[in-house]
Amino acid sequence: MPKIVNHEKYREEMILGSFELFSKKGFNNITMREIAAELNVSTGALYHYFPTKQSIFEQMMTYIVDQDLKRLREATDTADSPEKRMLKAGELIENNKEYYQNMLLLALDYFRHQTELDTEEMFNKFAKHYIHTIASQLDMPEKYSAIVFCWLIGLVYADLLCPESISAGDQFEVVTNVMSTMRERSDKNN
Amino acid sequence: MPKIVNHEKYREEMILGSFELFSKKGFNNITMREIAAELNVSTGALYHYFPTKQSIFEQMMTYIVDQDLKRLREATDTADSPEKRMLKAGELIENNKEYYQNMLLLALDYFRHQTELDTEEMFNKFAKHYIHTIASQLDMPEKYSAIVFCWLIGLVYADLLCPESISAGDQFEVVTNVMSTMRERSDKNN
Amino acid sequence: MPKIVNHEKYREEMILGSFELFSKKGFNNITMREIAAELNVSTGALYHYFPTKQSIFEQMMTYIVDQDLKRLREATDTADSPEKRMLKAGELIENNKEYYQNMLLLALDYFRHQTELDTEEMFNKFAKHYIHTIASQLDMPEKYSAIVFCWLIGLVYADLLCPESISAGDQFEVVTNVMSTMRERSDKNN
Amino acid sequence: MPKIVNHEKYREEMILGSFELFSKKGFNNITMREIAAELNVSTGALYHYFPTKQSIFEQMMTYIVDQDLKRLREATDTADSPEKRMLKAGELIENNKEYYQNMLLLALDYFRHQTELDTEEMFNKFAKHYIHTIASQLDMPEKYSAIVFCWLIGLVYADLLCPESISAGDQFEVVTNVMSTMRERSDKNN
DNA sequence: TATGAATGAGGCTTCATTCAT
DNA sequence: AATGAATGAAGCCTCATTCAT
Repeated sequence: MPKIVNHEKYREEMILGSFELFSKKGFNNITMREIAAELNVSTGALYHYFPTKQSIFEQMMTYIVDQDLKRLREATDTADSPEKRMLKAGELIENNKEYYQNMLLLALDYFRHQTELDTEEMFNKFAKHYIHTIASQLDMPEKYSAIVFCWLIGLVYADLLCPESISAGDQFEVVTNVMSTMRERSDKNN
Repeated sequence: MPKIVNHEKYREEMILGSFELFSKKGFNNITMREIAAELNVSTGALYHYFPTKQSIFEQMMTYIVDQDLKRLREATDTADSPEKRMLKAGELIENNKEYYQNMLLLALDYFRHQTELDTEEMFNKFAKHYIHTIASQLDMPEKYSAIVFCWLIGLVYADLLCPESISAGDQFEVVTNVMSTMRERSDKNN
Repeated sequence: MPKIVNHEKYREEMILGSFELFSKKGFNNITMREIAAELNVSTGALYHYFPTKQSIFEQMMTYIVDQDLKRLREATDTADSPEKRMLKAGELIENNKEYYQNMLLLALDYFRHQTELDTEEMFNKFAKHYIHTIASQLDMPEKYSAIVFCWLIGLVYADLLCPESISAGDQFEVVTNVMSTMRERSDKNN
Repeated sequence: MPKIVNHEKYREEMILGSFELFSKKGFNNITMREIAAELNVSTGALYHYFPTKQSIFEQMMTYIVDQDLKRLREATDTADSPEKRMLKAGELIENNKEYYQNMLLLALDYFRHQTELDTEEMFNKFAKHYIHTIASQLDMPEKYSAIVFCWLIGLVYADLLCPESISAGDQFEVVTNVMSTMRERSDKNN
């Protein structure tokens, strides 16, 4: 019998391990030797599990997106008032700031390296799910939640590049207030 | 020193010419030969004007940011009601969508390649100027304009990766409405 | 020692199985994994039977040459007139054309990979046996059969690289005629 | 102005220099680094002149074959009696033995690496030219000269692998005799 | 100044071989 | 005996940079 290994599990571990590497340095700035070293395997072993560098990248992207959608779905189940949920979301993003920044970086890398046409499909699926979840969680039409979605992306982006100029806490507070105001007004009109 | 002028002008042209190249393909996916070819010079000539690839990239970034801030300042001078200005801004972004997407891509590349510490300073300066301009143009406190700034970034980002899921026009309309509502409410309270 | 028999037989089967692989692709163009796959064993098993790739190759060569000499010896026993035998030989080569072409290719590979000095000895032994057999079969001095030997090699070689330019059938016919002529003349002189 | 180089001439020199390397070791047994070292250039320079290893190989093949056909054509012009020409040819092959052995080795390499379909065409063209030249030089029908062609190939081949068993001189003598005999007989019959 | 030929470290990948099971 | 996961040197090729002209 061969050296006993849980092939699938090992692959997942490698994928996870490569996430930070890819996002921090970018697809082209990291070498297979570096990845292998970081994962404590030989380059040969890496190629035993993944046919190409591109393949590691793609599998990692798919895995990460899947995982994030799952997590989002779970967070959806906790009930509360929309305003509190919004602040909760703020906490979540704040606590996982680095993770979301990495995703942002990765997404652009992925975008630049796309060869197959279904890349856009993946991003769209992801975006729609997010927009939909925000809408239901914050009890607003998707027309509004799409704006929230974009704002969150921009927030994460700006917090990465120019954190000094941006106060995520302030922004969450203000947005929550605006939300309340809009809702009041909407109630009054009906 | 008549030559200097030409020299400087030549350098500017080269910097401009490299903008699209860098943003479209990314720092590491473009070669000096490609840049030289695009600019119709030899690699040797390129190295005559810029000591390294990194240097072209940095000078180009500085130049582009400076230029964009200048343009923004000019646009500032046209007066109108805040709501109309907001819609105007929407048009401007829509018309220069590709340009802003390129800037987004470049900014991340720049972020990843930063070696010197004043990179963040540059981004901060840029962000603050933007936030300030938006505030005065749309007649709102910077606490609010920072949110608008982030939203715009996210909008450009999302429009790049998943345009199907995002309608910039819709979002501008809704945001303008929210702005009006908030302003009305604010006026009533005072 | 019953196991030994199976072990040996297994090794022979492997050697046989690797013959086509090596000749068709060449020593360096085939991988141990390919060989293992073709033989339906694991690479580990392959290394259980042969210490190195080179070793498989060498053992295979020896085996194939031995086998061919044996076959030649058997063909020797069927008696006839020299001319008929010559035409018979032609048929034999024609029917096993691919086999002989493979041998040709292998021989060159072997030649290029020789590290030990007895390689030449093997080829010489083989050549001498061939020349001797042809001489006795075709009833001619070895001075002549050596020429026939070379011609046959060249024929197989040319038929591999430029079959369009070569008609093996024609050549056998002509050579047979020449043989007859020479024999007649020789008889007359004696 | 760039470093002044006669690009074409340099390329030819490199091609010539790679001839022995390729034939002696075989396409797959030689590395780009080895070739570069042998030619006293860097690997980068090699790639400045040839896009791939395969390309060096192919260009070299074409060049060598062209050159050899040219040389053959020139040798054609020296007149003599057929028998003397045959012996002369023997000398020529003997004097360039290594060269012809290299060609033989290369041809097989080329054959195994062929990807495009016109490889066979090249070999056929080469073979036909050879057969035709031999026919006219030795004053015999091509039916016969094809045999001589094959014999010469086999002779070079055998002289490479098992020189001890082969005496090229003897063979040339015998073949010349056979030729005379056949010619006499043919004259008598007419 | 300007050209582009030359350099060589380093990138991705392959594969003979070893080794834990 | 057998398996196939793991190793890592080495292969082909790229490209930022240097340098002769």
